[in-house]
Amino acid sequence: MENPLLKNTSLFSDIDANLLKQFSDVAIIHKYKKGQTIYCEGDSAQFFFIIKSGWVKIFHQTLGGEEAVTDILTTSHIFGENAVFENFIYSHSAEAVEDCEILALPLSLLQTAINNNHKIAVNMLGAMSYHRKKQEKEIEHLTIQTAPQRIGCFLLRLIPKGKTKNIVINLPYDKTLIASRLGMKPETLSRAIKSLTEKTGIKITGARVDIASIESLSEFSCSACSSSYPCEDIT
Amino acid sequence: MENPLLKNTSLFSDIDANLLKQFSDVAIIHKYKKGQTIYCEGDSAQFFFIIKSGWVKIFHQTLGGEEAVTDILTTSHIFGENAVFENFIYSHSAEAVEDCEILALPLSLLQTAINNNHKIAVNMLGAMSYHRKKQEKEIEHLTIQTAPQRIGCFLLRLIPKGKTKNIVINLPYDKTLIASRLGMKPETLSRAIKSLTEKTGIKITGARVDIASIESLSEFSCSACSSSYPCEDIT
DNA sequence: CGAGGGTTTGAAGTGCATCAAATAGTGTGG
DNA sequence: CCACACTATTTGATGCACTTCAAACCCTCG
Repeated sequence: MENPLLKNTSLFSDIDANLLKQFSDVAIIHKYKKGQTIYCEGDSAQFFFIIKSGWVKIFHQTLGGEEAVTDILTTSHIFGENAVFENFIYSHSAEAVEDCEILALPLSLLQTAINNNHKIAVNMLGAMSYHRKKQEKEIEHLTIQTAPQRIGCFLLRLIPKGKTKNIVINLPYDKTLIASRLGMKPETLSRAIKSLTEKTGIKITGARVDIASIESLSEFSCSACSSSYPCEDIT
Repeated sequence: MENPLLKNTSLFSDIDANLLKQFSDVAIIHKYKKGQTIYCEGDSAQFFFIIKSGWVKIFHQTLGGEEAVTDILTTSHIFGENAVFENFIYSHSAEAVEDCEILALPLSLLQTAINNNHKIAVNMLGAMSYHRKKQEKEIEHLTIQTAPQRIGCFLLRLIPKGKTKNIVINLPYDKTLIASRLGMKPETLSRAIKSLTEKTGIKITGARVDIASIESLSEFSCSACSSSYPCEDIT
């Protein structure tokens, strides 16, 4: 029954049916309410997760209560799997930012699979490499983009592939969360959006974003980046 | 002849001698002068590298000439290997920041090894995971640490394990480079060092750093971080 | 000694954060 | 369907951190 979700996860693509069954047999669907913690950094780890629906925030937290959001994930994304390499201790915290359905799978099974099944190991490598590239972009953005540029870049990555004119997109989650995702305060986000609309001709009303033409937006946002639009498949 | 260097690289640990020989047979030592480019982001990639001596800067560059340094590596570190998963195109630039001896190994051989040798794939996974954790810390630091805290954190990670009192360390490369490594300008580094010395009682004269006691330094630096000293094995 | 890069210092500007308050939006119970 | 409570978002005023530009200083090395 869970097969479709598993199958569509890159980690399990082209895996022999037998092994796939092992996973789906023990998979448990967890439901999380908005704001609920899935696990905390430092917790002993027994499961890794695949998101069926909803959004999940990955972050670090300081003693002072400050948060550094490193990623926000949705359907078919995997998280927590890294604990396999970290002595079964989660190296970050995860929280549902809206009601979620999440598949929990035992890490021990993943560990065995990685050690014994070459295809899984190779798939995992692909996933890790993807993640690494994404993180590297993240660091680049934090280092050299201004707040309005980071927003522009974020919007560009929400545009469906191929579209170039009269684009309408909906912000995927609330602005407070977008702000922390982009490493800024909500107030700064609000002001930076204003500045962005003035400089690039886009319109943002509530959660709706209108981009008449990508050009001026990408010119403004990507000038401070090592790659230009389209910024590859990094979401 | 190159065996010692290869053997000590985690990627090749516990690899069967035959495969190891395949690598060492085709390894070429390259020498780079200070400031010399090793490869550029976007270049077609034929080799990955292991550093024998010297320091290498990994970075992204914008059209405007701005640089985002994502890592600085030295002896026995690997770089460029990621291109195996990126269609054999380097996803960042690399430059020698001082005279270097670097082992170049063909990516094609690595690709074959990963696809056919399970142990290599698993080792690679370990390396990627380590890297991922390191990057995650990086993002956290950029997001929530102040400049003086980032310097303090950087210094703490230079302290040899186990040492706690009367520590003397030498800065590994020049301050301009440290600054870009920490995502700030040289002037800011200079001023932030001053503020750090005042607040934590450490002394920095030229490249020499004196830390009488780790305590006040780690208290000051790690208070804005999700983990406290010792910040694990992240270098 | 003198040239040139690395480093520090000073003065002024910019961007983002903070604190406080107003406004818009959303969901609830009546 | 409205009034209320609560949260999200915006706006304004002010402060701090880091940058920028410019100049001085320092160190090394020919």
